[in-house]
Amino acid sequence: MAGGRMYTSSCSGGGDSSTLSVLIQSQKGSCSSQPLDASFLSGPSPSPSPFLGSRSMVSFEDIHLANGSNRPFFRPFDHDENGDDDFDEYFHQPEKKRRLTGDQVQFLEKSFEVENKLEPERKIQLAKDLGLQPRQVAIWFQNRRARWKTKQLEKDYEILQNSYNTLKADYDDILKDKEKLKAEVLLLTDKLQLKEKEDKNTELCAVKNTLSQEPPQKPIAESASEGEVSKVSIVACKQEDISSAKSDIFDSDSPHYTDGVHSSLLEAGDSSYVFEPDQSDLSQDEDDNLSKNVLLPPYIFPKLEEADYTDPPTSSCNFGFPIEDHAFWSWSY
DNA sequence: TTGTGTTTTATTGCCTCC
DNA sequence: GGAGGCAATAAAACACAA
Repeated sequence: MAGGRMYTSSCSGGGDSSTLSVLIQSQKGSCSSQPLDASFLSGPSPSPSPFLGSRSMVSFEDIHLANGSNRPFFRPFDHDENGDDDFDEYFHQPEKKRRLTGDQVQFLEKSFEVENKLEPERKIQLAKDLGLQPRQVAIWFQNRRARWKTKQLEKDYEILQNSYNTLKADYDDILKDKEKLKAEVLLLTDKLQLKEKEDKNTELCAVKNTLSQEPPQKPIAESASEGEVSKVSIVACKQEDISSAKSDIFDSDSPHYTDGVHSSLLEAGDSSYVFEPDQSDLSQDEDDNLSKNVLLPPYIFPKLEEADYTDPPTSSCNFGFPIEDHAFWSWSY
């Protein structure tokens, strides 16, 4: 026996002298261990012969008090019709597990609700009240606690699952919102980009018209030939475009535009600005629009040559968000 | 009636506490 | 070292469909 534990389930002895306990099994039972519970050892046993534990002691007084019936605590008798024959046969059987009656279980359940742990005094009292062995009461509480724990785990699991489902739904909603907002920002970015290009074109045309009406006061490059002047103008326009586009790239931080400008630069044969190639989902239409806007006619623009292309990106295309808000693009759970 | 799955009662071994 | 709790498990009792 582990830990020096002594089990009382198969045999018990003695009786509660305060009641008219009848030691039924003492008449014919046999057992292999000694009675152990002190409360049941206190009284002199009416018979030296041992008896079966689980059905060893039945207080008929208790039974009568509880139900007014002869054998209310023994389920096998609940649906017996043969009376004494079965009763006799029942106690002639080799030891079998027997379920507690409904009344006993109900009593124990009520007791369990009050307190799910069992102090020795309470155990003995319950055993007396129910006509059971204290050990049986202890086992019942033990098993009841195990069942309660299992149920509790199931409840906790259910609560956790509901919580998870709620969170998942929220997450999905937020993800949808995020995608929606992202698409909206891209759309607005496109519009803003187009508007800026259009404005720039208008401005350039106006300046060109002004210049073409006035006689050239000074050549752009005094030593430059006509072909060189043309070349310089191309570079000027290109650089202006690059500057503008570059600014847009930094401002929007969008792969969309990075790709568009990059391809434009490559078309222009200018490799001075090398941007990381990106996987853009830019549509063909958008790409065309961008190309049209970026590739401007080679107007001569002396002032544009002086432009500082290393300027940090302007914040003109931040869409009202601070720069750090661009973390939006990489925002995720 | 029987096979099968579930529930209940009881045992065993291990662990902690006093 | 004994008492008692717990997890794992055995086994009887029970429920129920085929």
